[in-house]
Amino acid sequence: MKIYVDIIVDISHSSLDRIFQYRIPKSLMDEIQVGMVVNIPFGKGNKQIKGYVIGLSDTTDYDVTKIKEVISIASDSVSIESHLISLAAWMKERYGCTVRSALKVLLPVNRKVHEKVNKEIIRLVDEETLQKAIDAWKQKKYHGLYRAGEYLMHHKKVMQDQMTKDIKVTTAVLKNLEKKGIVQIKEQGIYRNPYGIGIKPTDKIKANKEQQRIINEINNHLGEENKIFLIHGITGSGKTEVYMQIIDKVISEGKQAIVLIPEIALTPQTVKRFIARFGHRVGVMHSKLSQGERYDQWRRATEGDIDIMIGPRSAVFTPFSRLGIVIIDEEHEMTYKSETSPKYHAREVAIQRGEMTGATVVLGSATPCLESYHMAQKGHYTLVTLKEKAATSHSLQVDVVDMREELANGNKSIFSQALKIAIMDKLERNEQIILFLNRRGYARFVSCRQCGYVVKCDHCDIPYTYHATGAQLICHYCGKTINMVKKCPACESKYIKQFGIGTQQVEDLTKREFPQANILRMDLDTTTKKNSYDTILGSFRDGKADILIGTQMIAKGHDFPKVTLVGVIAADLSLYMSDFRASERTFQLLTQVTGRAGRSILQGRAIIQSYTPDHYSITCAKEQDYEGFYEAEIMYRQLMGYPPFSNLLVLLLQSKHEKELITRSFELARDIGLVAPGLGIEVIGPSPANLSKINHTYRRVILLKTKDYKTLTLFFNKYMHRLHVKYNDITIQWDMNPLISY
DNA sequence: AGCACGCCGACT
DNA sequence: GTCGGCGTGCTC
Repeated sequence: MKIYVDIIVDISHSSLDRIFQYRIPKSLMDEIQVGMVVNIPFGKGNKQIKGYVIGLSDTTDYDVTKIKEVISIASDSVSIESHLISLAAWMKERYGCTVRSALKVLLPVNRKVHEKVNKEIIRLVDEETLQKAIDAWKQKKYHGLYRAGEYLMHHKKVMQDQMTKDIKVTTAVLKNLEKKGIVQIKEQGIYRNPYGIGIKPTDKIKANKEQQRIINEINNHLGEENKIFLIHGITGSGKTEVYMQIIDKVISEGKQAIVLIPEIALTPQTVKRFIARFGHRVGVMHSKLSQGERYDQWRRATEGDIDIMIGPRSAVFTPFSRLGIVIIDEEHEMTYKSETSPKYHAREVAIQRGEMTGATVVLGSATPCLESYHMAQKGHYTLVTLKEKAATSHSLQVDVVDMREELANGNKSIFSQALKIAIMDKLERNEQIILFLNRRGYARFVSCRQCGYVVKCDHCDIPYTYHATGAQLICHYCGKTINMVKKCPACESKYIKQFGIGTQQVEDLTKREFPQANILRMDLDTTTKKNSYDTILGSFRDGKADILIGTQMIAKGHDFPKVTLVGVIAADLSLYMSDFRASERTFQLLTQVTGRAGRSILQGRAIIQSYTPDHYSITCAKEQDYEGFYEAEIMYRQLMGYPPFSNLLVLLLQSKHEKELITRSFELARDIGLVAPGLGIEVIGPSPANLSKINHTYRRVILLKTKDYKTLTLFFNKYMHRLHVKYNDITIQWDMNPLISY
């Protein structure tokens, strides 16, 4: 029986930013719900204030005699805050986080701290009058008033927090001054708006037929319940224009729009285009904004000063009270899933907000995430397709080079003959080249250079991961371990080894092979410094280098009009990471990176080097055939029971003590195994994590797999919660449907 | 934040 | 004694 409510009080102060519990009166027992706003007595004077219900419980740790009762439900105020708090409650259920951590993301700005900052002290009296008062206070030894008076002699106007900090007076003193009529305490509301300056406004572009068809279709269904669209539009088909014209309609109906983009730094053009079109009605969220700037954006949104918010995943929480649409551009991007707790996915949150508010959700991508496309195939989302290129960009010729043949022909270099010749050719013509190597992830796979065979676990169809310690091959899905093979199990060649080439090595080899070329490298190692990202991109675009070598960082966003050749050094690198999404990632990456060569008025060319040129990720990328890729991949997923045909919950166990961790993780897996199968949950593992040891901390994972997501959350909320109490020197983290492998 | 409590010095 | 100022601690 839930007889207590967990409440966050509506008082703006950080020291009150925690849970208070109240008793539920019998009369409200059936009515009270999470997300509601209630009236409660608070403090010594039992002052009646508002509180947000964030949870219900049957027990309390607090002194029962001191718990007060809820007065009533403040039903009239269905505020945006109450909506966001129900959203936080939903996140708790869905991701197994605490409501408090969800609220922290929802209200990222400590609104409490900032409201205090916004109070301004203004002196009302002249210096002569003040001096007289000061003399009197000095005589009476009123230290606080005296200090404040002296301070105000040379400060006509000052922010409250500044003043209290400077002379160590409490607000009681300031209030006293206000009562005496010496100062006025004024709420301040200055917005720091760092955007929209110096950008020329642009008009609507006339949409082409195909764009217009989609705009009409979506506009006709705006406001319908649970309406989710998936726009599958190839690169350059003008998705942004479609978004903007839909937003036009949304705004004309008095509603508001959220536009999510993977990362501001990668898509500055998109942001600029929105500002140019919608001007000061656009707010921009940005990870590099200061706390204050972030707060201003947040407040502009609550107060209805803006109609559109554009930003990364956290912008999905924009507190619009008349939300009409959420658009997620490049919806397949991994950045939409938070890597820290709460590990929410912005797409899922957007859909949930849509359900709660009736807002339409529009997903857009050239290479939709498999789960999304599957939802569209099943009719849960409405699929619309953009196949025409809007701009005047030329076609792209993609070739695949079989690196096994290169080896057979005696070429042991990382460059195939075809790529070498193409690079030489472009260098002579003074055109630019991008060389791409996806070096992401730490694990390496083991492959035969003669026949292309990749050593995989026979239980999971996942490539083994090479562990240097002890030269072992370990499957990160089930934990099976074998010794490193000495020769290829398929063709008995001794040219079998772990692959682990990085961009740095590519840079060295390129310099050696093409000494005349100017080379830039862009990856995590070269972009740690502030602005180095823009510097590298800028100088490459200005033609200060011939070749840009990089990781997936260079695959997205930017246009390089002079690039006519893209070389993919080893397409297989991302194909055989220990992750069932490897094929999808590879296809997406190849599509994106080869697309960089298709933005020029000159004929573009891409060369993909691969040891497995017949893999559908590579052949479909060559043909630029998403549907073909989808058909092949979805069959594989179904066969193996991977998402979208199942849901996964990863339990990550970490400890400094390896032995303890191993015994405990087996124990835990066994315990779960006693209950889970009865609910249709499969338990896999424990096995060493992909990163099995970081900073002296050992990591193991247990995987729970089930068809129905609800079973997973139900099980989780009932059973898993008690976990951290159980083992004290082991921390347990979990991730619902992770996008990364642990 | 905002309230009560209690200590401190000044003043009737 | 009493009164105002003001630092401190607490709020289910």
